[in-house]
Amino acid sequence: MIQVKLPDGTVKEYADGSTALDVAMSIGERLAQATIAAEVNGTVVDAMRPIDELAEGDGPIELSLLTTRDAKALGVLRHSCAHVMARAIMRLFDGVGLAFGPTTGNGFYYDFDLATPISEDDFPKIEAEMQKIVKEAEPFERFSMTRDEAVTFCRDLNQELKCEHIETGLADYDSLSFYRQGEFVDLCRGPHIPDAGRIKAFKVLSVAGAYWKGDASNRSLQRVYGTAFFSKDDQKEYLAQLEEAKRRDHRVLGKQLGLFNISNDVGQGLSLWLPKGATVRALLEEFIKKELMARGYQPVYSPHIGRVEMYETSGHFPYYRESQFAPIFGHDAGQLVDYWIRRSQEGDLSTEDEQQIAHTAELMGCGCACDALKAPSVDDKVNVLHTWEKTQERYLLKPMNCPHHVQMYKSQPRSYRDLPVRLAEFGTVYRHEASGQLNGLLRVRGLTQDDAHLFCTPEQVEAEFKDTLDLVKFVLESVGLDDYRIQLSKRDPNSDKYVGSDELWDNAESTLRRVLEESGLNFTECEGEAAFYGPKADFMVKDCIGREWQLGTVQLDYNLPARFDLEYIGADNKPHQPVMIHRAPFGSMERFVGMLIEHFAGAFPLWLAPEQIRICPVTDKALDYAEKVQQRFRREGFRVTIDRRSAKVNAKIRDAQLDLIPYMLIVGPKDEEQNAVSLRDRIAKEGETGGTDLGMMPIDAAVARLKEEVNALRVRQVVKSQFRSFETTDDEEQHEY
RNA sequence: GCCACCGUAGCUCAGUCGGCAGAGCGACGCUUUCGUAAAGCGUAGGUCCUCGGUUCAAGUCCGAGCGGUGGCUCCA
Repeated sequence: MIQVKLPDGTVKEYADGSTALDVAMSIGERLAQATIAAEVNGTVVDAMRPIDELAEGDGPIELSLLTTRDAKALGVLRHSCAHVMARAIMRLFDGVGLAFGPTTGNGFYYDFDLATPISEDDFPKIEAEMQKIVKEAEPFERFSMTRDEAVTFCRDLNQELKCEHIETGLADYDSLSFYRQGEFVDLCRGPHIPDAGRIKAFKVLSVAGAYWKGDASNRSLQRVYGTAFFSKDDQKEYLAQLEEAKRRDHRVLGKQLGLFNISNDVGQGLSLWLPKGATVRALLEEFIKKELMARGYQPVYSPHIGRVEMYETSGHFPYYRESQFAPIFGHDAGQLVDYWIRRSQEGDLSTEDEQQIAHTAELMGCGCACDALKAPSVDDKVNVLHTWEKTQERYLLKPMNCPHHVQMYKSQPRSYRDLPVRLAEFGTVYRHEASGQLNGLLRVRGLTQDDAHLFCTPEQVEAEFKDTLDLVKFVLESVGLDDYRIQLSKRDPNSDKYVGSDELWDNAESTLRRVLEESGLNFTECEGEAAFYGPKADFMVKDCIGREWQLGTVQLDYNLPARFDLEYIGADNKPHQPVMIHRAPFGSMERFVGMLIEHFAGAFPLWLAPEQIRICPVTDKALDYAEKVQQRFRREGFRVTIDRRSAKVNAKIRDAQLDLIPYMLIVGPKDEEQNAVSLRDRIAKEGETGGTDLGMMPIDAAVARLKEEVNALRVRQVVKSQFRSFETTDDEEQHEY
């Protein structure tokens, strides 16, 4: 007999080998029907699995039944649905290799190694096959075998990737579990739903490429995404919310509201800020400039290009070469010589090709080409070419502002009394992001950071870091962005991409952690996400469909000061090295405004709205008075337009409402008589839709009311997205499947 | 960059089997002069992404390129 303790505290006895389903049945048949899985001693397991397999010690086994109402059960359902999809695809295609098939926040995917491309056109037949499997409602049966047996078993099934995974990823496990459903068998940790009939709604959503184990050097797989629910209504609701979420996409709203434009005629990833978008940006810049002045920052400006040597010193070049625009060479042959150097270093240049390159370089006026060709070794050749290169001018479109600011720090001797020095600039940088990464304003190739670099003594680091964190928080709060996550991005101790000693890194990381802890902010730590020069505290925000993006960042840097030999004279009259803090509260203006558009669903608060007020004359006869009202509001500093169409006032109101204008002024003869306006608020009263008629009031009263709202930077409404994406389980867990 | 899909009027989109290029909204004109979410009528607007191929004939079929979307990888 086994003792089972239920969540309400009661302890009952059951026969050995009883399953959660048996327990459910003993309580009631309807409960048994609703039971999807169980949680035994805190682990989610199959409802059909004997409970005593999971007993720990002598005490009663803690059991809670997971029914269709539990979020954890939904995860189990979706993973089982991934198996159903894989089974369907194996029936429809030959030679399907199975990789991983985990759940995600909103559904599941399964990766397949399959030569035939799966396209969206295949979805209906995949879904039809899945429907058959669901209808058959066969059970998921669990069984285990030893590692050796498992490898042989998978090899017999022609499941190479599973074999590889057993031998590498699962090397620590002696016994491995499999699940069988009809003819389909898969290495899988589980758990699963009792039978496929529990899947009441599912949909194959998309197909994409993915790399085996997430490594771009591995073979590429086809990843098919889908989702599943316990009821058709739930799925319908989810899909509707997803559609709704896409309507607040900043690219859609940016076009609709005339905020920005990205045109191929200008270039991929190069944004054009149209007047309305530029107004939002300018207001944000003005807002933060004021705050920076108050916090002791000094404005600086730097050019858009800088010598390559400077970025070699900083380490940005050639480390990030692949994601930078090619250098600008002062000499015609510069690019060619550069290419020659790289190919020589790679060692795959044929003699014939090299002679051709040398000849062309010579022709273009590169005096060293002959010498380089005659050099006895690759090193010597590269040396000759490098020496020549360095006598030529080479510029880089700046990928970061820090080297420029470092040079400003260096432009004069510094005393400890001068520190901290805080240099701030809206610095525009250019990065050659791979084309597949570009995404509206959220990922662009030319971006402006609200950047600043703080140079301080080691003793000042904590206070300065704390102040910058406070600044980022202040900035986000002022626009009502409270749904963010803070991530402490640390180095990956097993990687060599970072500069500086382990001691410096440990020191920097623990300083960041300490200040974050002291500030009482919630944060998670993440290895391998640091910048190459130092750890960061990143502020992460989700876009309309739940993808996470980094906005604000505060970075601690002991390395660039060393690389550039920065110093200040201390109280001891000896030189010391300052510490640098890089920080950008918005991150970039592009990404921040992009996120802000989605945050507000295009409906900016009054202080940020590009068009704050629209005057809607009741008839053309009221146009003259409308002009007078516009003049007055303009003089008071408002951005105000007049709808001059001869349409009915209802139509004008409707359009202003759809254009998300915060306030409308309805003006007609009645208003003119009393030197008044009729104010309409875009925001509806609680529980109503549409806007609110605030009634007729003297112009002065309307001006005062709106001025107060602007000056307070009031955020009256953030249209909450109905769409929620769920946290995904971490990778390690996913790969257990 | 990789995989899949997509590219038609300013916007959103339809276009069947290869056979005259379409709708709604917007813009413009005329009529209407209206008080809190859409007045009526009319007009203009096209390199069907680009280049090449197949064909009597290509928006439609084929190839290449450019661009976009979703995902992967990357992200100073």
